[in-house]
Amino acid sequence: MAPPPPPTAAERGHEVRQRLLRAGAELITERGWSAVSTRAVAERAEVGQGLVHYHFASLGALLRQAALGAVEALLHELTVLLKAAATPQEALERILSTLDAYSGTDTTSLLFTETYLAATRDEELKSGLARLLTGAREELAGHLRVQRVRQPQETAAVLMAAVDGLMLHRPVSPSLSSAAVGPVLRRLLIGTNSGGETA
Amino acid sequence: MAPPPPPTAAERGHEVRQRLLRAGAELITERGWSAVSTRAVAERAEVGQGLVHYHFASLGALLRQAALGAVEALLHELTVLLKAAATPQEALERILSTLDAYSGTDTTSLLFTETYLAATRDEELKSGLARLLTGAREELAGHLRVQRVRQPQETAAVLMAAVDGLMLHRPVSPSLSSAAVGPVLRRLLIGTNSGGETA
DNA sequence: GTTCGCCTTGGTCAATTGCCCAAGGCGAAC
DNA sequence: GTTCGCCTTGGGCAATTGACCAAGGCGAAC
Repeated sequence: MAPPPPPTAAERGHEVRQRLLRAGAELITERGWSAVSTRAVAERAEVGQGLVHYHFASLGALLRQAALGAVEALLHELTVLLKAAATPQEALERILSTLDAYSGTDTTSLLFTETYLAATRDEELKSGLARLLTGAREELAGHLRVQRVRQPQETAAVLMAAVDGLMLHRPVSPSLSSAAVGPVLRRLLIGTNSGGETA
Repeated sequence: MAPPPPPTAAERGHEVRQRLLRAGAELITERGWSAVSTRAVAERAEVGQGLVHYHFASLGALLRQAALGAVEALLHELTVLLKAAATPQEALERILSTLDAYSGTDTTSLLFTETYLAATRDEELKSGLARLLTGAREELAGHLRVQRVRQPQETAAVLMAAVDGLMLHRPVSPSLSSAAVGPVLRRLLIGTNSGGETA
């Protein structure tokens, strides 16, 4: 086999930027948004602390980009999962299974909440997050609409909020397994247009 | 009228402690849990900075007590509101009206989320929060059970998580008014034991 | 008036913070 | 070999941090 060509300086730089973003996302969930320091990010990424401000305008810019990137990746993953579902019940099953996977102490579930809170105090972050969430919500709403769930827009919004809320409550209330809350959440999807109720 | 007696030193101390706690709760929502400093709390409470560590063992202890106190007060307020409701629908109406009142930029709604996140990293805070929430959830579940809602425990948990999630999403998605999500949330309460569905 | 207990102040310390910068490394182009 | 561009390092700075402390205020008890 031919040995891989040595990476150029620009390629190495790009790789370091990715490491910094990943380290930033990890530390946001571990310590909380406002407790992440430049030196901690650099150490986690195993680079000198000066690199943070070489690759990013500020620590805030790094955290913004790290958080939005992680949120976008997870939303994309969920959307793909959703597209393969035939019924709204099956879609819910898939969403709930991810709820079990993210136990509340993992890397990604707390990141959502941290990003929501940080968006309250950062206009740029708020608009970026709103863009991502609107896209995901419309994707989910379209899915629900095709399957004749009533008020698809509002149902999608409530469903996403409920899942986020459950993720938030889980570490404090470990009884919130998908098996426990699944039957209740399923009520959100009953009463389709093809069903009995018309009001 | 008799002039009020001058407060004793102990009474003044107690009043200062209350001011510090209120300042701490305010600053948690404004800046985020880990961005609250002793000097900021002291300045907001209009006392010298040394008083913080005179009245509290540490800044963390102050924030814990401030957050748990605020959460307890709000949960108590909601519980009282709930007791006056005759039907689960009316109870939901009352909960939703509080959702409109707390717009997401107010003092108390973000405090819940901040406390949840901080509890992830503070065992003492977690157990205190779990105690308060279990009490409130059982209160709500009992209310739902009397009114023949199925799976009252799980429904109460999902309802509380959904409300918290909606509060969290609201600043980013201003369309989440109670009028928009109310009809959807109401589905969580349909299908009582006295209703038609039996499965 | 003196003593006592509690509260209150502002100064101080070591540690940490975000950000900046001079200096150097290193492969590519020529 | 030299130059160039990009990446990388570690030190340094001013500001802020949590915590501690000596000193003083002040009403109550005696």
